[in-house]
Amino acid sequence: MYERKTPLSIDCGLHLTREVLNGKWKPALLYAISMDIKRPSEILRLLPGVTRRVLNVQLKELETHGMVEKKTYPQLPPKVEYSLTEIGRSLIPVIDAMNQWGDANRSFLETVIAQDPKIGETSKSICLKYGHMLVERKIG
Amino acid sequence: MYERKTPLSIDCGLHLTREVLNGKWKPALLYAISMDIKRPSEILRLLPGVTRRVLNVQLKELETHGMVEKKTYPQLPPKVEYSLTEIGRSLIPVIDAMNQWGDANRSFLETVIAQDPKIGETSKSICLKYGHMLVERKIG
DNA sequence: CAGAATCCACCAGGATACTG
DNA sequence: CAGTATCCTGGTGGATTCTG
Repeated sequence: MYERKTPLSIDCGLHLTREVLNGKWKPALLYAISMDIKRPSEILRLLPGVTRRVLNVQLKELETHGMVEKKTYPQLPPKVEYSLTEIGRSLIPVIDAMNQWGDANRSFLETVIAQDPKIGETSKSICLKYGHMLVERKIG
Repeated sequence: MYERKTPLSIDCGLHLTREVLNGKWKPALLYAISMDIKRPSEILRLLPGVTRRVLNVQLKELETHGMVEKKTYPQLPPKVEYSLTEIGRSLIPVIDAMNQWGDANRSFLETVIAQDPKIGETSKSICLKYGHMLVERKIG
């Protein structure tokens, strides 16, 4: 009577994805790592807003959720590198879609969200930082 | 020297999108409305987890962010209908991507998130509800 | 450079009850 | 059916400090 026997849920997936991406910096972290910005110090430089502690916490969550892998080099000074897992990599297109939508509607969104002082500063500085990185990466 | 003069930020868009989608039920709400489940009572029936108050709050935010429009019919009993705006509609593909990714990796994600008792019940009941809706909508 | 331990403030979101 | 007012708490994420 209806096309699919198991009426694939409409919302479950949404909730699961939300769960994985739940955390102020998670999408950005995944995105950064996907760009080979894989060392904590690099990430901290990239995202002026995030704290060491929060960075660790959220990376840890991404790790336990199987989105990223952590490689620790027992050196001095210590060195740590994160990389996307298979499934983590499969999330990038989604994050990319989010990013592109936000970019495409930036002016409108900035206006509309203007009242909300939350992200204003943060996101702007991040923009600059990222722009910088882009240049560096393109040139280097 | 580098391909684009204005090195389109990588993260701004992400933050803006996060801002709009920030709220436990926002993606689901947009999704529901996109499916013509537009009346508050319908939505409440659909999402067993959400409260009247929270529903109102988040719908209000979506409204002030320009994602949805609210139409009030001054009747008795009162009748209210929400609809997506142009830009709100443009967000659906993104939400759809989130949803599909979650669905595609459901078994893995459920396992991995299992420790986290947060959503367990909620998302399951939502699945059922939604499945139901699908059937109803396909048949009706 | 990486990261663990505390401490804390804030707010999102849930429960409840009441009005039109 | 829709909406509002209170109240309350759990968790997120920020600041700080200290180790290897």
